[in-house]
Amino acid sequence: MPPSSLSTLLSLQPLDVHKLANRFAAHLQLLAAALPKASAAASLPSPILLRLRALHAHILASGFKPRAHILNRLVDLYAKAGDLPSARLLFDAAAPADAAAATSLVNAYAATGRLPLARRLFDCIPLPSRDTVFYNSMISGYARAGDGPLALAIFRDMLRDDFRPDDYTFTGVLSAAATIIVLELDHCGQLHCAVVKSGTEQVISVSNALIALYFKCDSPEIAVIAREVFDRMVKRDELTWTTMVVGYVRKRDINEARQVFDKMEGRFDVVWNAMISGYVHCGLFSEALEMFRRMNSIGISLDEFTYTSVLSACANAGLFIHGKAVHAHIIRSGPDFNPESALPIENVLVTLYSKCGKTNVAKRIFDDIKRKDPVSWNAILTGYVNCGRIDDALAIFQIMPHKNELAWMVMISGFVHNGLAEEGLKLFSRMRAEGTKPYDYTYASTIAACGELGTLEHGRQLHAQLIQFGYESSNSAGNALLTMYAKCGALEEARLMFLVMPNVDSVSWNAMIAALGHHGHGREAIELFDCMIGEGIFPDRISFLTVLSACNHAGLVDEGFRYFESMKHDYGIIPGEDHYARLIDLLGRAGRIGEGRDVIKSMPFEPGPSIWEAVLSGCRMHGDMDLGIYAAEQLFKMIPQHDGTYVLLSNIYAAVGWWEDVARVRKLMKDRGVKKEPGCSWIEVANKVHVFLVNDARHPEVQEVYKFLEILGVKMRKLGYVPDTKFVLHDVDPGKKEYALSTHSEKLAVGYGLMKLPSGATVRVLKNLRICGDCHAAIMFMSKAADREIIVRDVKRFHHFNNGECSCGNYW
DNA sequence: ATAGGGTTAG
Repeated sequence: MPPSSLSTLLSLQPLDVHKLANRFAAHLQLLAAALPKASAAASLPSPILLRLRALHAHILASGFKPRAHILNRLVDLYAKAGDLPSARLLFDAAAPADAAAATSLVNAYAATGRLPLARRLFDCIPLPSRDTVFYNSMISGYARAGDGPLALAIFRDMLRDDFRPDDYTFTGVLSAAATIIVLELDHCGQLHCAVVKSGTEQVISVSNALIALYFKCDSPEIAVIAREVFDRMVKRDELTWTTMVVGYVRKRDINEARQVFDKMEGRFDVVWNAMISGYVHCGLFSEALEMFRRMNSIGISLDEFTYTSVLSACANAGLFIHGKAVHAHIIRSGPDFNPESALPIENVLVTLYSKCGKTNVAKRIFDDIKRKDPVSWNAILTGYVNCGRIDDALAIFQIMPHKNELAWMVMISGFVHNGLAEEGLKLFSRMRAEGTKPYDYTYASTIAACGELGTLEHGRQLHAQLIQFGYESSNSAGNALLTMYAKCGALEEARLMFLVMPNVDSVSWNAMIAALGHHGHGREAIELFDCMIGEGIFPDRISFLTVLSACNHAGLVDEGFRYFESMKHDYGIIPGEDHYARLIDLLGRAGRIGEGRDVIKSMPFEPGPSIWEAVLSGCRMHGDMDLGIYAAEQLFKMIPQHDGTYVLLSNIYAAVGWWEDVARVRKLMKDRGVKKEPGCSWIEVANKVHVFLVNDARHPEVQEVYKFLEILGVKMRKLGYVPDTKFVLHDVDPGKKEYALSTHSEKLAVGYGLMKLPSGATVRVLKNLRICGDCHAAIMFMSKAADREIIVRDVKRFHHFNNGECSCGNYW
């Protein structure tokens, strides 16, 4: 007897109690059916709640005493309709407590994220009133909230209290277990056993959850086990297939995912979205876009997940025009996303626009996001960091409401990779002080900072910490350590890293080759390069840059030439401007700048700044004035603010004693506002600039240093060190007998301390600096009489030494 | 009365 409408019910006179009870029950049933399936209380249509209240009022007015099942129904409906206070009032009024009503309330609390409230209610219900479903609701509540351990605790309580778990229990328990971060294969196996024993394995939802669980496990053999579960299933639904696709995508096995995808029928939007995001994660952006086109042409509905993945594909593949087209399409077709589901799209748009260099557009989109989440903040932070706008990045970082691990990492690596290594280290300490856990990549950045600063001891401490965190097999951390040790002059430790790293990738090979090159083992470096090729590792453009540098350090000009040719012919890598620049640098250092000229002529493009810089530096070494000045002019045209040009040019002038021209260059710098502190390339003594080069034998002071270096070389070789490069004498003040030398290796510096200059002036190592392997850092040697400020040049900045104090506070 | 899948920041 279906009731026709609420009005007929309300018109009934309260004569027949049974009839009335039936009508009430039927109406409640009708309301329940009208509720949407998902218990998303917030978005429920209020008409249902209004009708419910009207009905309830009528029940009360009729003076009819409803029995327990009607009351429970009401509790359930109020809970589902989002009126939890009413539900709770009714529930509390009824005695004894009813398991079904309690279940409804627990579910409603859990659905609105109020897990503690749900739990308190759960604990209040005495054992005799409980049933399996009651436990199930608490388990699934925790599972949905992502709290695996608490869900499993309830499961254990349930077994202890002698309740039999059913298929719903296991579905909940398995999905709860899947939220546990460090998931052991054993753990999955135990749960699997329990499922088999309970005889619920053939329930589709249980098997689905089991497959998803196995795929979330870190163990390598899981794909096979998940597949076995899948194969044993008698019946599968579309979720089974989807779970398989999603699982393989998780494991980055995109081919297997695709095979499952191709086999399944009735593919709906979720699978397509999973495939697209899978392709994006594997870097196969064109396949991702192809999927997008296909699903579009078949008429699968595009939702916010689709758009998010596709936009991410465009952003990562550099397909900015395509990305903007998709953005335009979203605006045009104007699907009405609620703010919550629009958020990921807006987030990825921030990334898209900052990646294509439109950081200001990205910022505007970011500003327009109403409820920003950590992803939004990190997206704009990363955008600023990547375009080098560190000040803006820092401003964002400081006002961010919730700084998670990633935010710290991005800000730290932003500092380090923009020449602010010390700031990076400081921020790292702050992060640790606040108890935030670093990623392995955070360590990589911080360790790189130590490499830049040459603070070996600090680097070693970080190495120890990193092992405590269990990151010793991380590739990014390992590569960073290798590079850091090499830059700090600890070549043996770098070698050790290379040997013990479980996975050596091309970055590791390149880093090790570079390390050997920097330490003067050019031959060994190119042997290692050949070894890498022998191991079947395909050298990339960075590998060739590295090996060219190694040849450069060791003066292996012909070998360098050979690698350059081999890169083009054997590996089909088109040399970039950077490769040409290294080649020219190599020729220049060997005094073959004329050949460098020919190389420039053979280039398929116009020479850019890096080429002219290499030419200029080659000319400085060997005093080709005309070409050097021409190169400097080109550089001035291209990048007038580039301080290095001025230094190099003035070095050329100084090499031939044209002090007026040196002064002219300095004045030019001042006029053009070039910010460069007068460093060790020149020092004013009695208003006169003196810059000498070791190669320039015309000056008697230089001759003396030459002799010194010769003797030093012999001594060093006896000690087992190999002086690898030409020494550049930065500064000689004949009056005061002060000498500043730049060299490559920390160990060489130790050797220097043992020496006396031929003239009798003593040389003292004020500080055994750990210098950077890029060989730009300088070690200062000076006579005991020296008392004025000394400036040591570092890779990225200058350090001022005065009265034994260094401006950065790190070295002394 | 209770359950299972997909998206974004490096």
